Amino acid sequence: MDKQFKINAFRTGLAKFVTFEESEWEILTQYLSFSTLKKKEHFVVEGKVCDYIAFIIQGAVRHYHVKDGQEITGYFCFENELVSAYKSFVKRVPSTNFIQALEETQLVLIAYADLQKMLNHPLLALKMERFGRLVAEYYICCFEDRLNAFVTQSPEERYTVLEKTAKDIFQRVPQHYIANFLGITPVSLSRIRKRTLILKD
Amino acid sequence: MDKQFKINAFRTGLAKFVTFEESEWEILTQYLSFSTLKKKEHFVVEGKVCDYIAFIIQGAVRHYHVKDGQEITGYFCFENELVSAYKSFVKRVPSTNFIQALEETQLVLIAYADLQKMLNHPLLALKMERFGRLVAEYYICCFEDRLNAFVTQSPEERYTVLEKTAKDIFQRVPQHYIANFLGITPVSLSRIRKRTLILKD
DNA sequence: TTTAATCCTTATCTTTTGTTAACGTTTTCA
DNA sequence: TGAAAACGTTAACAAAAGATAAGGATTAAA
Repeated sequence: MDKQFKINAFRTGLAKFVTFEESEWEILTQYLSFSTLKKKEHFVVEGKVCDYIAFIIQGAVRHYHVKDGQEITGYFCFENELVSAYKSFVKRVPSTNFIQALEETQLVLIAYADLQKMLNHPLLALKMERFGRLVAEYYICCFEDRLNAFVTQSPEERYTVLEKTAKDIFQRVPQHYIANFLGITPVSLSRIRKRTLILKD
Repeated sequence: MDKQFKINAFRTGLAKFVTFEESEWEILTQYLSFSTLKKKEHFVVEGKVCDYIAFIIQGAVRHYHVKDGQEITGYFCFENELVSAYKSFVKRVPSTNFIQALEETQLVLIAYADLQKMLNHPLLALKMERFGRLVAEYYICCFEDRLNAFVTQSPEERYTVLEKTAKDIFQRVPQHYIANFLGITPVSLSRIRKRTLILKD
């Protein structure tokens, strides 16, 4: 997987937010860097300011907290998605969680400092501000849905919805991570699965 | 409370995102409108596209869903905050929830169509894109915290945190709304309060 | 001011979840 | 390849939450 392939995939992935002119793209690509995470390698660690936002070319990561010595997985990201510890990245404060590769993961990176340069670059500023706005709006919509699920649905309902809308996640992510993601314990998810399986007959 | 007072309060409230030059402000203020919601009046109703984003000069609102004929309150907004059904507003899709005034509420409004005009206005575009980005980033951070609370904390812990960080909300909002906000039933919140009260001795 | 509606608490009972531990299977890696 | 770690299920018990209903207090409205 060569660099040009990654750059092209990145450009395609950004198309749902903004499309860059050739001249703009030439500037932007100068600020990109690349990284490969091995399985279990960390992209973000607790206590450190997150300095990058990344686009996932290939692979998957999980966000997790450590509470009472236990890991609690709060979110997943897969290929063609952006990933960062947003609050840490945006506000320049230490991250409260880890982000770790679930598989070998290919990333295109934009450093915070470089993003600021682009936001101040006369030929790029407007497009980059729009890009940032649209990305943030996109995640607001995702988070709004996820928050609504916690407020209005039971764990079992959240599981059922996930099983319908993103079945493939169960083939790709250990079930006890998914349990945390749904706001419950692995044991409880196992019971819910048994319950709902019987109902399917 | 006259219009000029509201405009000034609005400007002050936006200062944490961007500060507008006089020339910019003159243009922007031409796109503002104003509204007063009586208690229980709706700012957004389910099924309709939300056409406004609003700044709360005075008052309070709640977001709620209707599920099985029951209202479930998911979020509150108070003075000096922005309020909208973001997903509906941004994506131009029907809102899945209601937003209703908890008290008489004074709003400064920006219509979606006018916001687009400003985003395309040569003298305003850059500043407005930035404004939009920073607002969206701000809410991402809020939502991230709230999501983490649902994943990593028990209902009792969420209550305890709220009681420590926003005690005043209990003086202002009916407790059964707060219960929903915490992801539990009013009966359960009442029990948690009793439990934690005893522990305080 | 009287009536109705809203709200919080409490009690009872049911259901669900959390906790801990055991077991067998699969995966990892030394 | 062989030992260790990771994973999912199940069981048993405790703790918490949901559902329903009743009672009393406060608030709103006719």
